[in-house]
Amino acid sequence: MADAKDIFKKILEDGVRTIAPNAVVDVVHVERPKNPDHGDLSTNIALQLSKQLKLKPRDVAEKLRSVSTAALVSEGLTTPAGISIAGPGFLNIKVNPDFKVRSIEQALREQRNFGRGKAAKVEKMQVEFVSANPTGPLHVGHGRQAALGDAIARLLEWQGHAVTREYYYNDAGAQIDKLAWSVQARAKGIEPGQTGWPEEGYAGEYIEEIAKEITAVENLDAIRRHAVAYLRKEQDADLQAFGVKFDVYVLESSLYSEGKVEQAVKALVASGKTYEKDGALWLRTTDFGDDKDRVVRKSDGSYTYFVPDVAYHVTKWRRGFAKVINVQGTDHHSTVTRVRAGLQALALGIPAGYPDYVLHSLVKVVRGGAEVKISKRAGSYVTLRDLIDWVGRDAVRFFLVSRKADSEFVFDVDLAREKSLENPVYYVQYAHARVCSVFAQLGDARAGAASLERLTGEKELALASRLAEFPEVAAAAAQELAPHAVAFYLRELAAEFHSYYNSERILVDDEALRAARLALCAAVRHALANGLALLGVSAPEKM
RNA sequence: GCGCCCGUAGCUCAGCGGAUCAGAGUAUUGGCCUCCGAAGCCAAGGGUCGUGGGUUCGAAUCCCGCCGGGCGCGCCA
Repeated sequence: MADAKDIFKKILEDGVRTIAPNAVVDVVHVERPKNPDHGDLSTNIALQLSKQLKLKPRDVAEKLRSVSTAALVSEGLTTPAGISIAGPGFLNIKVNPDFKVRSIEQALREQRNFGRGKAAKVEKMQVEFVSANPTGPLHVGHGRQAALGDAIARLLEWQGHAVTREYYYNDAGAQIDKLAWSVQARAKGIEPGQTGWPEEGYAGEYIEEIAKEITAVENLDAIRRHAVAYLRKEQDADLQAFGVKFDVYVLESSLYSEGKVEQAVKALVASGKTYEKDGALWLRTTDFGDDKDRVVRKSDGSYTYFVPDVAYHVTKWRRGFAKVINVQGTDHHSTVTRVRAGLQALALGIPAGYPDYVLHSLVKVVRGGAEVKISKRAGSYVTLRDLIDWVGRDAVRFFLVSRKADSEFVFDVDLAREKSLENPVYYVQYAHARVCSVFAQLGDARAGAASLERLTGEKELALASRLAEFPEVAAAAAQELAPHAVAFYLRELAAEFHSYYNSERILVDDEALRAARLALCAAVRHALANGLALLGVSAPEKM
């Protein structure tokens, strides 16, 4: 069922074609004005057309009104009196109450699927995120990636796509060697900074824990395997505590062992885009927008990380992912151009913008008014586990996802710990619990058949209208890869519910009215629960 | 120096394919529980949207310069 906004839009588009068959209009913008004096739906199309038609905006609006009124009324959307022209030429309409209330019926019918989108074409998509190397516990930046990546995956699934969550890590590089040396040194009783401690070794407490389990101090290979396994297990446990699961793990070493790296190099050479210089093999990435060309094979014969990166993305393409989203910190932004350039050089028919990236700024953790930079366990950084321990999984998830990815984010631990008014997570969850408690109080009393036309109050109609926005908010958030839009929507929905709840009694004696109000409450509950689920946050029935 | 991102209320941040876009939360102040959960509601004060230009009938939003902040600029990953 198309909602009021879509219908309004379509009628306007027809209207534009009638009054101005030759006008060039990309889209008719319809918005929901914040100011109720401006009606429920509004468009500025007359202002946009006025120049092309060489008419005053208000005159254009008049024409549009005269050709559209019949359709708007016959669709039941509004009444002739509900259509107005305001300001410089806005066309505003007031939506009929019985139309507003349709979102309630929809929510009650669809329940857990309320808000779900129906993609025109179901596509295979992949979100790669976290992808931390097993050299230490996950830090807060990984936490932001986990929260973002999982929410984005959920949003895409919600639109009907087949989404794979993938984790890529390097289990064999120089960083891993450093890890092994650090553990070995520790096992020999050498402390960070002392003679014999590896340069840029890992100094966190976890190194000591791993070292304690080491028996054969001289077997570096065994130490490496043990340390990697240990940290992988710890990272998995952290992610599990965070409620994030992955479908596929890819090891960088497998790209070498399966010959994918060799193949990529051969293909790059075959593309004619490479050249030899200073004993190294270079790729002309500048042909694809990079600042400078990149080394493919170093003069010592080994490959730069750039090659496995490209080889890895070729496998993504070959596995049939039409859309691939990589969630990373902004410190990786230089790889965006590089990876895309590498893929373009191969001329495999991969689109120029493949893969997509969502880059997030780093998270600053503040506690007690001061920045927290270290943790005992990891040494030089705050861990995701720290955050979960301090404020709980739901608060961490909601906080980390409630800001635009590219804005720097100050995570105020004290604020997130606050189980009260200042904490937006509890605000939304509380609204959900409140609805549930109303139903809990109902006991044996039957809700009865709902006659939604009994909902006539300004606040309940506003709430119903807000409900109708949920599907489009979710769709837009998926389109923009921007879960924060859902977080903001949920706060607004919760606020309107709290406001309504305080002004009207739900369980009134009038049975029909009570049933109608309960229907509204149940619908709100579905929107809150579904929205929270999109962010990976629980919707408790009691708090 | 070059590239990308960011600069909106005391604080944390939405809005940024132009108009109906000066917003939310928090903090401050004052109200609301004999009544479905006060983890809530209602109200007030608070901003030249970093700055200077430009485009436009109209700019927080688009373009350019400048200032301030973040990140990147390895034959490291």
